[in-house]
Order: sequence, then C-alpha cells, then structure tokens
Amino acid sequence: MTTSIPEATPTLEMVAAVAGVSRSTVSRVINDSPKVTPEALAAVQAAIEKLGYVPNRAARSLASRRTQSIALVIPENTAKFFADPYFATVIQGAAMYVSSTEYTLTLLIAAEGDAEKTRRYLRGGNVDGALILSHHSDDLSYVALARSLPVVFGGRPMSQEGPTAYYVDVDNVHAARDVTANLIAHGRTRIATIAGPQDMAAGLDRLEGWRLALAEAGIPDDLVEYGDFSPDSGAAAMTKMLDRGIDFDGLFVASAQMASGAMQVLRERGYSVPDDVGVVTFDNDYFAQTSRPALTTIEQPTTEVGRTMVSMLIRLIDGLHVDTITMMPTRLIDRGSA
Amino acid sequence: MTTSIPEATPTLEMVAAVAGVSRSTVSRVINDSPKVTPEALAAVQAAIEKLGYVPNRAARSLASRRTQSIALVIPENTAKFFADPYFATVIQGAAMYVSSTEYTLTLLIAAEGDAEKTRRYLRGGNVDGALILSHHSDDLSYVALARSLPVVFGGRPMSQEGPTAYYVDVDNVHAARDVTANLIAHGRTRIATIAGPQDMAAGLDRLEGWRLALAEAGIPDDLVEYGDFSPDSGAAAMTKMLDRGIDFDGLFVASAQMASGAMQVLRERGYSVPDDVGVVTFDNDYFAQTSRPALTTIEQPTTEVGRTMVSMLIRLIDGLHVDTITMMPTRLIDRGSA
DNA sequence: TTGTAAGCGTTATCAA
DNA sequence: TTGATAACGCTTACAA
Repeated sequence: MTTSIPEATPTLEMVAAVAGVSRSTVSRVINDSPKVTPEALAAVQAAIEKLGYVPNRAARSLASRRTQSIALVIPENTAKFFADPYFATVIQGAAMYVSSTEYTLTLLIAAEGDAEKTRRYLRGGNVDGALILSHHSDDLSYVALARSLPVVFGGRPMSQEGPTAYYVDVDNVHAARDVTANLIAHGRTRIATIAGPQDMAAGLDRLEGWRLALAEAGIPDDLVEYGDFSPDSGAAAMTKMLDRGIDFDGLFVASAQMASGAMQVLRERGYSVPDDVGVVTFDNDYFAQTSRPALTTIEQPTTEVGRTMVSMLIRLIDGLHVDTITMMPTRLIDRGSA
Repeated sequence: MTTSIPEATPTLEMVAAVAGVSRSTVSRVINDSPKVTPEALAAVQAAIEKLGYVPNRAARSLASRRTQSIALVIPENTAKFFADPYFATVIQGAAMYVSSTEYTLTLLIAAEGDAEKTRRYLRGGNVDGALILSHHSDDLSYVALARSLPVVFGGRPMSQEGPTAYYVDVDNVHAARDVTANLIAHGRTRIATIAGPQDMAAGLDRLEGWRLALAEAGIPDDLVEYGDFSPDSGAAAMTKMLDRGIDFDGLFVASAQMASGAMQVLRERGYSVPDDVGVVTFDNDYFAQTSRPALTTIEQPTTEVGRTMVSMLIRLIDGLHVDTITMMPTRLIDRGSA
C-alpha cells in the first residue's frame, strides 16, 4: 500500500531521516563543520548522494542572512559595452572566478532612468556585495551605496567625496605617458591626441598622461580631440582633426577601438602609418592587434582585473582587510607604429 | 529609555505595523493583488515609502516556491566568447530584457570538468528556468535537464533525441545558401568555404547551405576547410587552403570573425577582393563592417534573439503556450564583396 | 476585503 | 559531538 514518492526535491530533513541523524547534523555536514564524527559524516554523505540532495538557497540565506550572491552592476548607458573588449574580458574574468567560489553572480543592468530601482535592490539585502563596472560619472550614487554594502569598483569612480571607495585600476596616467613618450622617442614633435570621455577617470587620466609626456619634452599640448572610446567616435574625431587642417606627425589615441576608427580615416585620407604619422594607443585587444599596421599600445591585464575585483569583494564580505586601491600592472607593447 | 533602532532593514511586518494593517494585506499590495481597498493600498504604500522597504527575496521565494531568477548558462569552453560579438549581443539583449521584468539574471559558467555541478545547481530549485547559450555538442546533458526545468536554448541544440527542446535560432541553411548564391550571381565558379565547427548546429547548417547553393548551380562542393569561428582559425584555414594550392575564385566564410582572419591572409598573399576572389560571410558585426573591403554578409537580429529567449522562458515558467522553435529573420547585406 | 495561522527549508542557540 | 527548538521574512489557504 505504501508508495514511494520520488517526485519531490529532497530536503535536508529527508537526508536526515535517511542518514538516521538530526537535521542539525546534516546542516553541519553541508557547511563542513569540523564537529562531526566520521561515521555521521559518512552516513550523511551517503544519504545526500543517494537522494541527490541540493541545499535550497532561499532557505539557507533566509536563515543565515547571507545570500551567497554578488551583483555585477552595469550602468545601462554602458550596456552596449558588451561589444567593448575591455569590459567583455573584465566580466569574463569576474564570472569565471566567481564560478570557482560558493558565490553566484547576478547581472544587473542599471536602468538609466531609475538607478534608484537598482540601488534599492542592492540595499534590500538581496546580495552580499556588488561589483560596479562603470563608464560614466553617474557612479556617485553607487559610491554612497558603499556605506551599506561591500562594493568594489572597476576603475576609479568619479566621486567628489571618496575616502573609502574600493577599486581596482591601472595607472592610466603613467601608462599613457609612457606610450606617448614612445612617439617622442621616435622623433615626433607635433603630437596630437584623441582623448576619451572626460567624465570617466580613464578618459581624464590618459589625457593627463599624454600632457605629462609632452610637457617633459617641451612639446605643446594643444592638439586635442575627444571621443567616447568607440570606433565611430575615433573616426569622427580624426576626421574633425584633419578637416581643421591640424598639422601633426604623432598621435596618441586613448583606446584601441577609437584608434581603429581613426586609422581608417587616416588610410582613406592617404596618410601612411608610421611613415607620415606615428600612432600609438591604449588596450591590446583585437583592434590594436589587427590594425594595419598593428599598433604600439598599452596592455592591461583585463581578465585579472575582473578576478581581482571579485576576490577583493569576497574579502570585504568576509570582513577581512582589503587595500582600498589595487593597481594592476600594464605593459607597453612596441609594434613600431610610433 | 526607549531608543529607536533605525539600523535594521525594514520587514514586511514593520510595514504592516506602520500602515496599521495585517501582514497579509501588505503582502497583497506587494504582489499587486486586486483585492485591496484603496485606503489600505494607500496606507501600505505610504508605509513602504516611509520605511524604504524592499521585500526580501530569500523569504519570498522560500514561501512562494519561486525564485524569480533565471540562469544564463555558458559552457566554459565557450566562455571566451565574451569576445565574440554574436554572443556578447545576445547576452546583452537577454540581460536588458530581464531587467525590465521581475526576474533576475544569474550568470553561470559551466565548468567543463563538472557540468554536473551546474546541473545540480539548476535542478536544485535555485532558479525558475535556464537559458543555455551553447557552443558545442555537450548540450546533450542540458537537453535532458529540460525535463525538470523550463529551458530555452540559443541556437538549435545538438541532441540525439530532441522532441521538446525549446530554442530560438535563425535559418542558417537558408541564409548561407542565399549569400553563397550571391557569389554565384557574380559569376564565381570555383567556390570554397571556410566552415565552422561541425559539432555545432550553426557550423553544420551553414556548410549545408553552401552545399545547397553550389548544387543548385551545378558547381562541385569539394573545397572545404574548417575553423572554430575565431579570427585565428579563419586565418589558419585560409593559409592551409592556399598552401594546398587550391584554386578558387569565390569564398564563403561561415563567420565574420573567421573572415577577418582569412582576409588578412588573402591580403598578405597578394589577393585582391573582390577582383581576384569574391568573399562573403555570416554576421554583420564589426568584423564584417570594417574589413577591407567591407563584406557582403548575413545579418542576424542578435539582440532580439536574446530578448526572445527570455520572453519564451518566462512564458514557459508561467505555464503558457510556447512554440518549440522560434526562427528569427536574417537579412542579406550586399556590399559588393562577392 | 481582511486577518489568522501554518508553513517554506535552512541555520543557530542552547542543552544534553 | 549531537539534537530540540526557535527563528529567518514572506506567502497562502482558510476563516471571518
């Protein structure tokens, strides 16, 4: 008369019954507590195996007050950035590292209109911490968020206040200076730049690095055009510069994507690189590598940046010490395009 | 003596107290049940606003037995595909659409070694449904998963059985045939192809489409080389083909990424496109657009694919009717490279 | 329409 | 080391 009902998802209680122990003991095994006798351990593991038991996350986090999940926040205006190799690899690094931990990654697109919705979600105790991959200056609101939740930024956030914003970044100023110096070393004397957006730290810093290099060489830093890091904006900036009749023999483009756009314009206008003009850029992605000629550039450890963000966040969540800023190393790759 | 403790996150119970109603009523408001009087509704909303209340997901899903979250599964071997514009945009479309719903997107990298871990997680009732973005034939295991969980695939899964695998895809055979026909229309008579991996539906189908077009024109279909959809593999395949001394005047490359690699090799070897050889490809991404010359290709609605996957999945979760297969339209973009 | 009360599947506290 | 038992914050019959 008694029929087994294999339908239901096994619960901790069922495991306890099969193993002949209490729920507490099963719970201890799951959370690998040391206070379990080998016999009990074995019995429980066998039961778990037999039943194909998987702990219920919701119940777990309700009781433990930890969600075991972290959010990856992507401002919407930046959402198309999946097409941006930089962000794509950072995300990849983060996702792969997370998958090696007990945490889960929740992708959050922060709607431009109501970033409020996102912040509520984050503050609502639905995640243990957040990774903010930000493009623009609207991260101010997220910096404030850091007061109520462990938060790690990808790239220095643009915030007025800012004593305690954890972030991982590269030394954009330094790197930009170095690669610009490469132009100077090749004898370039009229050096222009296509800078990134000035409401982003990377945009600002790379421009500053360019200025620094020129200042050190006593070269005027008046040839500046701006883009938004996308290929199209690079092409537009290049066009504008050429149409203005600006004369230059060296060019630093703040992102390889923009450089790829700029290179096309140069080619169409009949300029030869590096014969007529030396060109260097930032990011060693597909764009820099497949440009003709391939470009001298700055390589950043993007995957590592993602990994590092996650590991910093988890340490923060665990209440461990974490340095506020982690600078990742960059590397100049000389391909002779200067 | 009594001190207010503003620290704690507000609970539904606190909202009820402030609003002067029972918890049930608050719950009804949250889940916008129609059975609430305007007064009660107003009172509750005011209380929610005042307290800055955000429902606790864990508690909610524990009680309701729905997690309100869906998983986006990415096989690890495919993980680098963040660099692949196709996958990047599909993910983007999915993520943005999800953010407009009540659901949350959990990114799951399926470790190659133990896909078992991933499947357990999925079967463990931690998500209401799953999106599988798969590259290779290992999706068999995920097809089985569909028996215990709503699942939607991106692209036709490669499964032996396969009566009920929901998926959205484009007609790769048809599209490949059309774009190959474009070569034929330009008078090409010796047409080769760089095909995609043959353990993926897209790879198989595009090759078949190429064969179909040639058959219709009575052209032999013996000039085949294979790649894995990446730029490098495209270059390698092209090199191999040329080294073999194969003579051809037309080429269909199964992905724009591979085409970009192939084009470089052609250029280095001194071939001019389309003068010496006509080249057409698949995907209208950055690679196809910025190739020199820009390539005649097939455009797929990638963002829409992502969106559609999500909306299908949500309908499945809600127990609504969903067509097993959703085919998205493609478009031939003629740039004269044939 | 509203409230009461019984869970949902874990963890955590405290005895034993 | 183990086991009761009370939360955790919300949903959901069922009753009123």
